[in-house]
Amino acid sequence: MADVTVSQRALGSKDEADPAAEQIARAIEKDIFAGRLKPGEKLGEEELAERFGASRHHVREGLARLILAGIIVKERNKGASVRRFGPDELRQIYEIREILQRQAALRIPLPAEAAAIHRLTLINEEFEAAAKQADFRRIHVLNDRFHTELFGLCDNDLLVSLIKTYMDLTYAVRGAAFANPRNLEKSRTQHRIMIQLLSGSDSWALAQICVDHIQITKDQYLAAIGGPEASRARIGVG
Amino acid sequence: MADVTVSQRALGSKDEADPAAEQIARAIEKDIFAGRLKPGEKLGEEELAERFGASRHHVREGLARLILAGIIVKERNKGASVRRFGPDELRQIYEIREILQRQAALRIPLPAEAAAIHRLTLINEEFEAAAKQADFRRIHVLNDRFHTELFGLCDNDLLVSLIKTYMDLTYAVRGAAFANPRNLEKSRTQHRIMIQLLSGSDSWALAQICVDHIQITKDQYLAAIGGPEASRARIGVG
DNA sequence: TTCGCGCGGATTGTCGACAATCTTTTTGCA
DNA sequence: TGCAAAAAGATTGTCGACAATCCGCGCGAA
Repeated sequence: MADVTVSQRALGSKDEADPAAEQIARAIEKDIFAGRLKPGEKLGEEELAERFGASRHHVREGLARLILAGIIVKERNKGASVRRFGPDELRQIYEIREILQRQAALRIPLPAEAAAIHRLTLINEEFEAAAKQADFRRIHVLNDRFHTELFGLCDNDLLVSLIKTYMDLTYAVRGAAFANPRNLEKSRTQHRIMIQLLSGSDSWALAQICVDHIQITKDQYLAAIGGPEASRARIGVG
Repeated sequence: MADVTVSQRALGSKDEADPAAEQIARAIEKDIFAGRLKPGEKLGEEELAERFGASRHHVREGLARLILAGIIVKERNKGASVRRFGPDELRQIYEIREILQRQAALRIPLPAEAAAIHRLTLINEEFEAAAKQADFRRIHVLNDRFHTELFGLCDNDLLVSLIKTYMDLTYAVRGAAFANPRNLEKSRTQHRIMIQLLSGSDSWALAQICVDHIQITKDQYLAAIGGPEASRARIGVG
């Protein structure tokens, strides 16, 4: 309808301009999400250029995107490194995630149509299968797809993109969370409840569980790095 | 407290890396916000390089940031141009602004401390002075500062940055809105009410007026480009 | 006259090399 | 032996030139 497709990534409509840089950016993203690159780790330009068989120019371009996305940081003349989150930064990020996910959930028309529920059911079954096999790569992908599909039911693509951006920001964190079988089980259960709620008409319940859902990884990370703050993590607007 | 300063611009911590590119980006931003560059207008690289006395390389870098910020768009081999918003895109952007501003307002501790209220009062007085003189440049700057200061009272810098990012996205729109004296008067009045509410303890009223506040420019723009949709613009989560 | 084709100018994308800056090692002096 | 300063090495930042692509103009044929 509009003269330009709306919001491919967060808000920057990058289309598929500079595919090389985009490809490199995605690859680095993957490495970070998979835990192969840990927070604080250095990212040398030439090293990456060699690894991807691309010129340093494209590597720089790719890094620039990840910097703007907030996934990595760069100091002048000192190179790029995977971003390391402090407790306060993480608190802020999760607060934003809570806001966005709650509001997006509230905007999903209930009951949702059967086709959508079916799609989510299939994704979640795959998710559970991946969980059984402890296939962390697929777990991430499917978890991501589940939430994208779920929030995609609200009629605001830009909002969905924004949610995804902030989900990506915390992917490095979530790697550790999914390694814990108890958390994985909890995620699974909550996904199933979400699907059930889509058949009903209680938007508030759906919104609440979407918020509760991210507490798992939040508490996990705060406990890991912050220590005592984890118990103080009950803020929420109520 | 944290090991890295949090959230300078949206979420990308660009620090002051590459000052030339940043300067160029800001200058172009200004031109767009001031209405000197209209939506859809082409931005030639060499032309900009000459105007800023910089190399084309830095111009490209600056443009890249504005693209990621969503203010301009670029098609491969066809150059950059000021982003033109369709009715649906704008609806989505404003919905996000409503969400963010409402939630930020709800998180401002009330009553606010006297010093903060004093600062806002001063800014608004300047704003009103600029409005009297029809100094659109200062009107924009002061309106921006007012809202940054206001939302800055919630303890989530990242959220404030995010709000600012989406405010910037609609600056081109708002130029037209502020040209209308009636709208300007309405803005002024609402600012004063916001300041009053900061002394009280009714967070909901504050949140509501922060949402109402942006309806002015939203309706204006929709009426200008969309036509009949303007009346349908009453959504809100209720 | 009008439509299609091809050429030329202009603009953007890509690359390699050089300059600036930081880090590490080594060397010299106390 | 320990510390400081300087040089060597490595890494990032910047630039100019060349290649690829697109847009508009002119030419020719139906």
